[in-house]
Amino acid sequence: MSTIKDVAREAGVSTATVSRVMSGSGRVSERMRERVLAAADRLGYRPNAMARSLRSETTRTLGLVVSNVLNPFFTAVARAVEDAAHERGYSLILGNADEDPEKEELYLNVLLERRVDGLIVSPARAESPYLAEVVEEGVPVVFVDRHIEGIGAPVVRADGRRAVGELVEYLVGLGHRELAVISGPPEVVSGRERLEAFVGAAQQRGVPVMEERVRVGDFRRASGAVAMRELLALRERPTAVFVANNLMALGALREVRRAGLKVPEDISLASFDDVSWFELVEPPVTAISQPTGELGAAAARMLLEMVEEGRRPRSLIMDAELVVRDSCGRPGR
Amino acid sequence: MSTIKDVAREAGVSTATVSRVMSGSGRVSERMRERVLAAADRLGYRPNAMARSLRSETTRTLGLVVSNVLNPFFTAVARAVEDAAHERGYSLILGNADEDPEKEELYLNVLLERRVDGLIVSPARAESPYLAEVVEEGVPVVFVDRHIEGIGAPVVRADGRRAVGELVEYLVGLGHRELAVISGPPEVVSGRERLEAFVGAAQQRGVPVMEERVRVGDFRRASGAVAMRELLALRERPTAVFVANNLMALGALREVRRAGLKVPEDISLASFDDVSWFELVEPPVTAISQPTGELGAAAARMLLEMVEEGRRPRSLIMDAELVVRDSCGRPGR
DNA sequence: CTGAAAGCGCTTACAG
DNA sequence: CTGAAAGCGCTTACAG
Repeated sequence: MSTIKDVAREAGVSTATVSRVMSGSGRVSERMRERVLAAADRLGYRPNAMARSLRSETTRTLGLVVSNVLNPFFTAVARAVEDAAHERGYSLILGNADEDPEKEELYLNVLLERRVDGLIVSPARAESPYLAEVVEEGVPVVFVDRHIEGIGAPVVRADGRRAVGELVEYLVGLGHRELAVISGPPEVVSGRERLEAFVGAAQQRGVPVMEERVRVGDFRRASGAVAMRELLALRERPTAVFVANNLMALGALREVRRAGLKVPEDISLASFDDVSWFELVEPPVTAISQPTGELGAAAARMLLEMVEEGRRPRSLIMDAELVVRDSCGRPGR
Repeated sequence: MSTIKDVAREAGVSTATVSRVMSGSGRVSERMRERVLAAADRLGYRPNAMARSLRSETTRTLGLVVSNVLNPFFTAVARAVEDAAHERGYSLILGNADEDPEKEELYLNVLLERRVDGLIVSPARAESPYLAEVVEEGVPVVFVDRHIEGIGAPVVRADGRRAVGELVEYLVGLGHRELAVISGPPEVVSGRERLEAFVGAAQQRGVPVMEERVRVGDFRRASGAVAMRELLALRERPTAVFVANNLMALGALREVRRAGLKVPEDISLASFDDVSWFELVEPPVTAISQPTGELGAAAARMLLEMVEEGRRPRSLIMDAELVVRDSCGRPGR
């Protein structure tokens, strides 16, 4: 692989000139430019980004650590972040924490050792001394979807509380009194928020959720299935279940089917996180929809603002929306 | 951010010793080790990966360029590659070409400038002079899912031809004579292969696919919807449609529903690429399933073999499997 | 086992 | 506009 020296020799100029041509910075005569470009082309020169970054102290790279790539919510966010980054000439390194705080820390470390210019994180837990330190050090960080209280980094997320309240109202309106929830981990902000919003709204409307009808999953598919199995085994089976994300809803839906039951005749179900196939399922699934693309794009925009202008933008809380389809009906019994 | 020099000073040793301790290579006395570690810890030292790579000429990083992150097939592959890489101490930079050859080239270039140790690519098109050059230069490359003929890099993929043949047999057995296909781009190997396998098998069984019933999509959702709309508008509507990937199947299924038609009563449908929600749709979708996890893991394994041992492993072709569910029935008319 | 020093491939003041 | 040279933060033969 040829280096800047080879190009300089081939073109009969100094490495400084080659550098100026390649980076497009600094004044270079048209004649030199052409000579350098021709030489670089002849040699198949590809600048070494690491050498460049080492010297210039910037990598034009952003890091994104996502809780779970298999979750379509996060792939959509990642996609949006990537687009926004690309548009501004940044590339994106994606890390998948897989809902595991240790893996998350490992990835953060890898990204930081690579000296990414900034970091977008959707933390696996509600606490992270490591992340706190990183922000403390001055690394530009923005949280997306989930955040950690007490860490001074802006957040971009959808607040689902209003929509969850609306869902509860809708369910109660249909006649449901026996509510259940398959929650995400309470150690995760979004997990706790959705759980509390649901339980709180139910309480407020006079249909408190019995403790045994609150099942805690881990936002992954299998846990949704397990939780649903347990709910179906209850002596007093709930008439409606709220599932806190799309992956768990997939598991739960499967479990209902496996038990030979029907939605919504035997049990109503609604999910947080709308995904494209929800409308194809029979019956189409009622869900709370988040503006995924906007979340990702806003996170990228905010991070670049921090990186390039040294500003600290304000957090951005968007709204989520209840999309009523056919998976909730009147309770049968 | 502190450097190796700061740590050396703090510990009262040379930078060489710090380097040896941090990298775990070379003999260092226990006493030194502890002093260095303590100093590094006190300073919150984080080695600069770029400086390290610049010197050591290895990044312990792999690049993966995928045709479309929004396709669950590829996220599953990416996930498997990442796991395998991680296990061996490598990290992964993911690039999303978005089925666009230009974006693909841009990403390859970014990864190469970052001097990744090797590359896994699922190319957007059947040709790529750029990739040919890269392989020529000696960069370790393995193709996954799709490959480019004439480029001397090993491939890991599932050959769907047998399963597609089986599907045709199954459809013909159900009584279908009016077959249609929503194909991927013929410029993409997997697109062409699936199309040819389907058309060929149909021909062989005496039920040739009429030309107007061959619709070419781009493997993305919207194109599946458009193609299905066209098929449904045909004077002689087909009785069964084979869709060449899951994203287009999603679009096609939606379109059938929007037209107020029922699967399989009005039209039968089968898809390439099994995805988790296919069994939840009404009716559950008959599909051809690929061993996604194995594909990704094998690709990573092979690439590491090339990177670490300088060997050139043989291509690996796995089998795909027809999973019969309920989306194909006897033709009604 | 430990250190002094060269060098990886760039960029960037500093001169001219 | 152009070049010589220093230096980014590491690693790695080479001595001792």
